[in-house]
Amino acid sequence: MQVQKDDVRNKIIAAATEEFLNAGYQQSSMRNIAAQAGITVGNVYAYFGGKDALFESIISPVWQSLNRLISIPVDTQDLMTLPTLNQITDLITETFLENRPQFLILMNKSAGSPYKNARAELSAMISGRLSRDILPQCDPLLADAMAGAILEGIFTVFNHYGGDGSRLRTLISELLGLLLGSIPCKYPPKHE
Amino acid sequence: MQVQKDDVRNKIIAAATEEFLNAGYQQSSMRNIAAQAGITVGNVYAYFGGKDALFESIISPVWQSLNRLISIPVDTQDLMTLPTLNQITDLITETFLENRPQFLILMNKSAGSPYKNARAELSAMISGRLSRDILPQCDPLLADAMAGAILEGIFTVFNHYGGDGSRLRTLISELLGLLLGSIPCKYPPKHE
Amino acid sequence: MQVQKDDVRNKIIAAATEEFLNAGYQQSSMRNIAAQAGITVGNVYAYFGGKDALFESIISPVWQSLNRLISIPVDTQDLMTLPTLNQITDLITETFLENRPQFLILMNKSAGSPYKNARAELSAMISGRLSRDILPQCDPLLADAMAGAILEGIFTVFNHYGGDGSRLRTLISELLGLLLGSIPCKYPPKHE
Amino acid sequence: MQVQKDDVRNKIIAAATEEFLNAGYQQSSMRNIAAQAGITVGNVYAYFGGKDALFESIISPVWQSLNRLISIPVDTQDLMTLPTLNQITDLITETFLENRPQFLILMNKSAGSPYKNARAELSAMISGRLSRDILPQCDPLLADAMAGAILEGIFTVFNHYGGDGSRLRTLISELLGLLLGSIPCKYPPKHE
DNA sequence: AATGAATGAGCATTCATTCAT
DNA sequence: GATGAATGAATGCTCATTCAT
Repeated sequence: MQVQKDDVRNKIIAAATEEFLNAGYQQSSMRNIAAQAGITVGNVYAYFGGKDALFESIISPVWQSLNRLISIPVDTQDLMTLPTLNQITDLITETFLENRPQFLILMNKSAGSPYKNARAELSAMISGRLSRDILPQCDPLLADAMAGAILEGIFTVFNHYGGDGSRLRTLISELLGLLLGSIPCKYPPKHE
Repeated sequence: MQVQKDDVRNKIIAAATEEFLNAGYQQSSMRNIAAQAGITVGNVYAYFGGKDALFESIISPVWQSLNRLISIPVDTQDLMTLPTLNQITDLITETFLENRPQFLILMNKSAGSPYKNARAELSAMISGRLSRDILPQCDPLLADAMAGAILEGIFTVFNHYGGDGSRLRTLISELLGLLLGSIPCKYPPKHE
Repeated sequence: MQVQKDDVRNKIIAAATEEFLNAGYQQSSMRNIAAQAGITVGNVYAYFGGKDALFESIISPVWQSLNRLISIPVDTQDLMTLPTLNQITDLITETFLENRPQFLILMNKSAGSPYKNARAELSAMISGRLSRDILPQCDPLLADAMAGAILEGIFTVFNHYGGDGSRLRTLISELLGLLLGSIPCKYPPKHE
Repeated sequence: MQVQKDDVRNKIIAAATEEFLNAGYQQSSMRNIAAQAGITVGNVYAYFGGKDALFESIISPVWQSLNRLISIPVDTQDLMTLPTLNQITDLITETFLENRPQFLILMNKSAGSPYKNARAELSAMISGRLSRDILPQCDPLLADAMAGAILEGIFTVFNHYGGDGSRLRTLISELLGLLLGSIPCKYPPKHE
């Protein structure tokens, strides 16, 4: 019974993940998901409670991972110097590699969902780091813009990249080198 | 009569612009727009013909401006060296300054609309420029990522910036300096 | 002023006649009619009062003509023997020749209009004649069917025939010969 | 459950058949049908998918039967002499007897529907037969008119006749005798 | 646990008609 | 007399959600 239940759960999760990834949260239909999973609508509700909760079930693990990043207070006193941005993007990349579709849904297809602000929060966290450690005198708006740019760059690579992890990590690293290499001292370009 | 007609037109445009900006094209409702404009649904249709056409009325001017950029063939032979990217972002900034909400709708809220690909087209154009003039040996995916990053950075500033044009231009210029300053020779950082 | 008024009237009549003939009463739109006439919707209402009344204005003359036929009581005592059916169809043909589009509208495109029963009434009248004079012992239902058949036959010719009156009269006459030639004595086939 | 489901299906079919028969395809409203069936609009869509499909569900069986007639090529070489017209009308009568309201809807109330040309196609087929076998030298227009007349006559009987099949067959036979009895040799009047 | 029928509010759109100007 | 903006109810259709079985 338990086996069967997990089987159904997994089918729903798989179908919903595909639907959310293809159509986005708002344009996804519970009917489609149920049909794709080969079960009935009512049963999707029995398992997950609703569209929001189903989305949450899928996205929550990725969100937990990212939240560990996001929830680190930026004004902490421990020395958080330059390498951290690399660590952050590494962590993001790891999270992506572990849950590609979920990650892409969360970052690009969550409009209208309970997680609609996820990307903004991640961006805000990165912006905080930039302000504190890399661009200290910088206009906060510029830090936000840099954070958004970095994320968008990374996600563009994520979106179009289908290969394995190591090449991906190189790409992301190169990208960061390009995006941040000009910042004096603190982020020396890797390839010079 | 004419005055009143323009008044209603403007009310509809204002209401629709706000609705599109808040909710995005797909989630905007003609009923809401009509109610917000203080008129009946049928009258919105009398003025604009439909949701698509209403959206088009609002977005078309901005799109015309941007299209001039997008439609420049990237593989042209005339010398198109580095300064061009600055020119591009200047033009984008001017377009934004002339029609702020419309610009933001077109770039961030047009999912599902006839203009849904606008941002991607603009990004592709910038990516083409980068590949050709700034990052010639670069992986095309990296050029796409850089283009996306630059656009996202600029749009983030646009989104949060409420002041006048001159300060904005400075911000965008600083942003580009940060994003591209590391690229050897061709894009010397402005602030050193 | 009077001249102008008639001019407008005529334009509306012409536009409406075409619209009714093409689209039928129900599917015709006051907007289309006004646009086709080159005037405004409100003015159509000023001249004719509404869709029903406009239809009535166009159809009424034809209807008057036909009504003279229809309103002759079938149970009158004067001898109304066989030739009468020919007279009836002659009159119908004359009415058609004088007002082709109006006639076709009334007979084929008046569904949903105040004249929706016109054809049925005409048919009932012919049926009455048939019962009384041509098919006296016949089942009333059969008389109805014959009346309907005769009318449909005639209208089919009307619908597809674009030429002049004399050829049309010949066609109708031949048609009646075919349809009624078998009825003994009273309707001798013309061509034998 | 299954019983109930069929029950609802039948209620919808019954309500829709009545609505289509009374108001015609175009003027029928899904809301009316749902209300008449005692269920909600959405449920009608759940069962039948849409107005067209609902109409199709009702009309399709009758259309299949008639289509067997219509699709017989007229220019075939096998001997197709006079009795065939009788066979055709017999088949039409059988089809009507099996599905009375559906037949009447298809022939008289299908304007605007996917089956709007059904009657014209049937008429054209009969016209072809008449031209080929019964009225060989005849003006094609006259053959069309005769075909239309025959159909209209038959349908008039169908419309007003509520009794059983045998009486109906007699009526149709008599009607054809009247309509075609004059045609020399080939269609000898039955009643002489 | 599973079904899937049923709900009802929502959507974009159309159109005959009215009426202030 | 003429305008055309405005109305508002109607239409076909969708979909997240509920609930009796």
